[in-house]
Amino acid sequence: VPAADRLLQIGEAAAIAGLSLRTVRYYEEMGLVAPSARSEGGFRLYSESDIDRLLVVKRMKPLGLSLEEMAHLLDLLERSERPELAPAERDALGAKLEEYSARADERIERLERDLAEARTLRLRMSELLGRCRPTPAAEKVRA
Amino acid sequence: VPAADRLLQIGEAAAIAGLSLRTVRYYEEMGLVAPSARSEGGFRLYSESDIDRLLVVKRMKPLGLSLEEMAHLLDLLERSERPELAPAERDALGAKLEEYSARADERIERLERDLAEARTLRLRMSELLGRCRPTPAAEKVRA
DNA sequence: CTTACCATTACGACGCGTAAAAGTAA
DNA sequence: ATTACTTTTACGCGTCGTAATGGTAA
Repeated sequence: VPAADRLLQIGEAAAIAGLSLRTVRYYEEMGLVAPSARSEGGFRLYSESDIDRLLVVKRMKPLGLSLEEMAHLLDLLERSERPELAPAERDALGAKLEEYSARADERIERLERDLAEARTLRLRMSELLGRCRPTPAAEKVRA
Repeated sequence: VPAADRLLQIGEAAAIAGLSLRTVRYYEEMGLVAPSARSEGGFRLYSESDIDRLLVVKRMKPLGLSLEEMAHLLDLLERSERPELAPAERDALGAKLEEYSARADERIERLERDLAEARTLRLRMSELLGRCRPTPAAEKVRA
């Protein structure tokens, strides 16, 4: 149905990426993702690969990086996916990538701890709820 | 060694709770945890139970609530732990607790998704690293 | 007196939400 | 002409970090 090079304006692009308009514009301002074209009247026009980039950014968010760092990492990922790399550049890329990998590891441990803590608290709340409502069945009926 | 009612000033209290001084003061400003005493010269003095409260707040953080909501929930938890409750108040407490439990559930799901996403990305980074550094052993030696 | 600790006040950063006023697309 | 979409600009918010300036504890 749609030509592969169809250009979308910000509303559709944001909806596809699951981001708000404000967020998409802010990412552009911060140098993360820029639309590859503008209409005559100044409307942002996003290509498919622009939208891919938006999606990648969204999936990166759980890493807990700043937008500046995400821009940097995005650049690293793109460059390290190109097959032919000069050995010098390859080493430099590798070094940076190791840094971000270490950051990612820390983040993952943090998320694991937070998850465990949240589950523990959730259990405590269930216990207290049990004391407050010995007959939770009545709730279900009302609902 | 220490009397049970020993009062600590903010530095030690914050260190024990694993929070910054700024954060402890801000929590007080927001009505979360206030020191139960002040020295003659105006230094904040924290009792053991004050510090317990700081610790509870810190453990609550993974729930992703606002400080205002945490203050509210803290109040709920304290009140619902007291054994004797009038039935009317018990119902009210239960209702609020259910709200926060639902919030906690959403948060837990969010954390699970974020964790999965972070792990996926971490794997991609490992793959790229493999391409950049076919001999990662050399790194270990240097370290 | 000195040194380590603490007080308050205030400005800044980050990642957006949200509104205002106006232009563009179809 | 209307309606839905978009533009830029700008202020606000929550949770602190980070001075700056000065008082307190021992």
